[in-house]
Amino acid sequence: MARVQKNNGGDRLERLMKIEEVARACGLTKRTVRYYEEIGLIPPPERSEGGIRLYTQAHIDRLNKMLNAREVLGFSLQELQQHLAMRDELEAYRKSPPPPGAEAEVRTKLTEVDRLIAEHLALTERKMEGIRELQAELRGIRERIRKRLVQLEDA
Amino acid sequence: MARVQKNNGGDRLERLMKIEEVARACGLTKRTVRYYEEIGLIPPPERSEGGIRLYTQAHIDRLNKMLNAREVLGFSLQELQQHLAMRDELEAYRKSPPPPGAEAEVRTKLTEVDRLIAEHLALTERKMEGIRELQAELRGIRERIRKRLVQLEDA
DNA sequence: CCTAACCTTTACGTCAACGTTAAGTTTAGG
DNA sequence: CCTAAACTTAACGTTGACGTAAAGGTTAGG
Repeated sequence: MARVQKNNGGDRLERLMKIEEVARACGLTKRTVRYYEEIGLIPPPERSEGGIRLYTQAHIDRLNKMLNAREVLGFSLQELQQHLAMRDELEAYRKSPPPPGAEAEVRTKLTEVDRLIAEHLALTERKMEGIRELQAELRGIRERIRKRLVQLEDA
Repeated sequence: MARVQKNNGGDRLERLMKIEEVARACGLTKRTVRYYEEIGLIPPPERSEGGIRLYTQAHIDRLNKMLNAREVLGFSLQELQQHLAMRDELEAYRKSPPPPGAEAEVRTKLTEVDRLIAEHLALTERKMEGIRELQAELRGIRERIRKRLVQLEDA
């Protein structure tokens, strides 16, 4: 009873993976991957007839991008959700033709998203600055240590 | 009964601040500042005779540096504690003369700390890389939005 | 067809990092 | 001296982000 489209020669090489592989590829646990789906952070993937989650490489790529954004910006999963929702809505605009008549609305939306992007970019700049500060301090400490080591060596 | 050294002309301008001012200066709540002390993240400050915490600017500076390191490296408070303990132990070596005879031990310690610093620096580099990736993606999205806006403008 | 290895849902558990009363003490200003 | 505003400790509550265990279904290989 399980004729998952294991390899329908038509579709391009769309390898289907079960959850464990995805988890490994993203450095997460299976529980965490399911949890992310549960809270709507990632879209529910296809299922086998038996109900087993089947992912593609696209899912992995997306997840990894998310995780990077999360780590970099220090976003909570909720904030990340916002970020993604926005990104997806945008993608939707690209796919489906903008319903004629609602152009003004679309423009408003786009402008709004543009502002958000700018905000996030600003955030990355601040992060950069923070990193540089920390680096400066770390290098300072390292210098002092090295001097100290040399002193010990001489004595 | 409260003659805190409110302003003993001898000490240089060591303004003493109560917890609220510190909290504001660091963007924390009073509870959080006490909590950080509770878990040993910051050293217990002086107290007034009535038991009120009295901080100096040095406390604020230290706290802010910590918070930056935390944000940048994504450290937990525990990890941050390690980082600080190390930094302080190092400072102690600078103050007190190295007990003669224990030079080998000191050298080992210094080398170890040096390695840790290098590790942290490496971490900052990876963070930088992550940020650049995210920036690239954000800029990509922005570009697409702008093109889209221009299209709408033309129509 | 069998079975071990993997998958599923459900639900309770946990841990860090604080938030939030509560009940009492100190302190600065009038 | 008195009082409101800010401080104190103590203790329980909350939230996010999963961990873990139970009980059972699916799947691939022999």
